Amino acid sequence: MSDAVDQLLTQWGRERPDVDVGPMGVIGRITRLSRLLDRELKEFFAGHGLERWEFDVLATLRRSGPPYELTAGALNRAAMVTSGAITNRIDRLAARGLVERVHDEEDRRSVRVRLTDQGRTMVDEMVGPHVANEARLLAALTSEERDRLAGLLRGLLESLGDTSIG
Amino acid sequence: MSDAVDQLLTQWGRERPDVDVGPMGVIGRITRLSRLLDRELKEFFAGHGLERWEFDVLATLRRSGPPYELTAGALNRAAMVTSGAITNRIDRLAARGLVERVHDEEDRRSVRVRLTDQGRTMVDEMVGPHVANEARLLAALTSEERDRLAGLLRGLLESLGDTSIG
DNA sequence: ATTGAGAATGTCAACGTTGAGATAACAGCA
DNA sequence: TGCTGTTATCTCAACGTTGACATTCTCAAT
Repeated sequence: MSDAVDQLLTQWGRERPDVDVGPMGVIGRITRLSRLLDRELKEFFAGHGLERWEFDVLATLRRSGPPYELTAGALNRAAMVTSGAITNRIDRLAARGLVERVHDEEDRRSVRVRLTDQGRTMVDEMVGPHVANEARLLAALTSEERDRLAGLLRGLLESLGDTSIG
Repeated sequence: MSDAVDQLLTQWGRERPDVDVGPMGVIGRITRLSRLLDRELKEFFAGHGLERWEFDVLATLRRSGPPYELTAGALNRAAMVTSGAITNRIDRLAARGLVERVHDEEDRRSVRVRLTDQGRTMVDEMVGPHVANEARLLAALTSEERDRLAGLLRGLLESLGDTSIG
């Protein structure tokens, strides 16, 4: 069997046999998988009246544990987006009543973002179905393969410095 | 050692021990890697006066072989973007003189996009440095690990139906 | 106390993509 | 020939992110 990236590698092998395009076999696949999975997750969340970024922010707060609060900075590091994007996201989640901004009295530059009861309920109801959906997307792998894949990806992330979610 | 996703899994394990969040160990890492690699590639191409999408389109045409022509539809399937995005990209590449639109006389709905000599020169000069840069990003993996990783990712892509670059 | 470097968040214009729709052309069939 | 469904591309308004900048604040050194 072969996938779209195999075809790409074959084409390069024919056109530029002088270049070792092996690295594309990994990076090209990560790029394509990311796009495919984005679509799948987007569709899944849309079916539940949520955007993927909404779930991501709520989930980041939820898994941080009580009191379900993080600074805006911690949220944009976790989501790997810029501060402008996080300001926008918090605005909209707050408008939906899923989070609220809390002034930090210790450091008045900081804004803490806190999950509301409604936000917590929503994420707690969604996390199970969400991972079930992710499991469906990975169903082609045995559990051993899944672990090996996770391990290899971890090595790569570590080497690129992705060692903290902030 | 642990990466950002390990921390995420640990947090979920503490907060929601009833949910098996294992699938996040794969999908979360693919998502994060994709973002990190995007940044790296963007920076690399910017250093050479190119956008990543510019290289992607030129490379897709180049590796298809003589006469270095593809339809607009084939290009948007390869790039996994919508037709509006491809129209925009072709416009800008044509304005830079790197590609040209050719009317297809067989099927007058179709537009073929052809690499100009200038476009071909540019991609031929860049492909070597580009894969060298990708190899640098993967340097943490042995060549055996890289092959195993590529194989696992291929299995996943196939299962999701990514079997043709159009 | 003051200064200056650096950090945390918010603002906003520019930019590119999406997604729905318009247009034109092809293909099969009655 | 005319109909119908489908395909290929382009158009364009809406949307969200980026990235540079502004603002406010902290902290350490003097």
